[in-house]
Amino acid sequence: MPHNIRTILERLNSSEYRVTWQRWAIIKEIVLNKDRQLSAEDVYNLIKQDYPEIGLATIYRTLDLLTDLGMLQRVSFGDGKTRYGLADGGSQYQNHLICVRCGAVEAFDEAFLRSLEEAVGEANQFQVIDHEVKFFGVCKACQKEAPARQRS
Amino acid sequence: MPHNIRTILERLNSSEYRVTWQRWAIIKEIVLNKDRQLSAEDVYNLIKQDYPEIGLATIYRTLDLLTDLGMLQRVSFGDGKTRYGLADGGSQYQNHLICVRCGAVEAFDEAFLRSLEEAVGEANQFQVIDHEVKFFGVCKACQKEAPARQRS
DNA sequence: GTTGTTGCAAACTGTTTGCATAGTA
DNA sequence: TACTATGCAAACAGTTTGCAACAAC
Repeated sequence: MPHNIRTILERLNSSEYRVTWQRWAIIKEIVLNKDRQLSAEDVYNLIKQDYPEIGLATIYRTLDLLTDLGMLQRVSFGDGKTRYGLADGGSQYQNHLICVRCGAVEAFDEAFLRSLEEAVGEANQFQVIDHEVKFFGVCKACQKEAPARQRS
Repeated sequence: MPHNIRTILERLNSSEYRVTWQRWAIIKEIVLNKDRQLSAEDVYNLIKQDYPEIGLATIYRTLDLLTDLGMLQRVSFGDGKTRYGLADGGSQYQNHLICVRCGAVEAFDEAFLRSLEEAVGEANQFQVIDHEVKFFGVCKACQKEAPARQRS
């Protein structure tokens, strides 16, 4: 279920919503940076390079819209900013390795989580719909720079 | 490694920091509500009942201090507020089941996660220090109220 | 007495909203 | 044309900070 620019615009088009160049530009940046999870301001700055007239409020409104339509999903890393990534059917973008040294964020495959989700749901009589898993630690690059210590 | 009021105050006392009634009160509320994860404002409102003179800024400063000292840890549920819970050695309070209907939050045992942490760390050459796992879904109580549907 | 801590108010940051204007279908 | 979407500025919510008064050790 690949989410490219075309599929998203088609879906927008077939709804009651309109396709504007602003929405096009926002979707473009999200797709081009699908490995990164952009914040509203990230998107704003990227687009302003080419179209200085765009407004921050438009970014927020469009990001909300695309999230409501199920094309994006919100992620937060606890830094006070909401970030957005392609929803992409499954939720592989909800699984993160976050480096506590350099702040790098990478995704990991969620195959690991299938059985966990089931086991936890059963044990707690909780009907699981979605998950969000973050592992904090030291990434490969930072491990090389200095011997790793436990959190100070 | 139980964190009760006494141990925390002792640790504060043996540091360069001072023990004030404000800090005492804040720690008391956190410990009394250790099953709940309070936000700064939650703590503020609780304490104001008994001591209306306390200031919100003090709450924030103390919560930051206790977090830096490793006694508390920050948690966020994506609602824009930072919440705090006892760090308590391990991190069982970082595992949450969040009901998307009523907003209830409960913790689940982390025994499930030990092997997952190892496997993911190894597969990605990432040295895991801590984790934060959230399952979103429908809690037992809400399942009774109405037949469960997928997220609308 | 010295130095850390507090309350208050002002400042900040990320996000939302009202409104007149502009653009899409 | 009809109605949605935009940009701007003001409004908001949560959090941080400067500072003079105050309290712990």
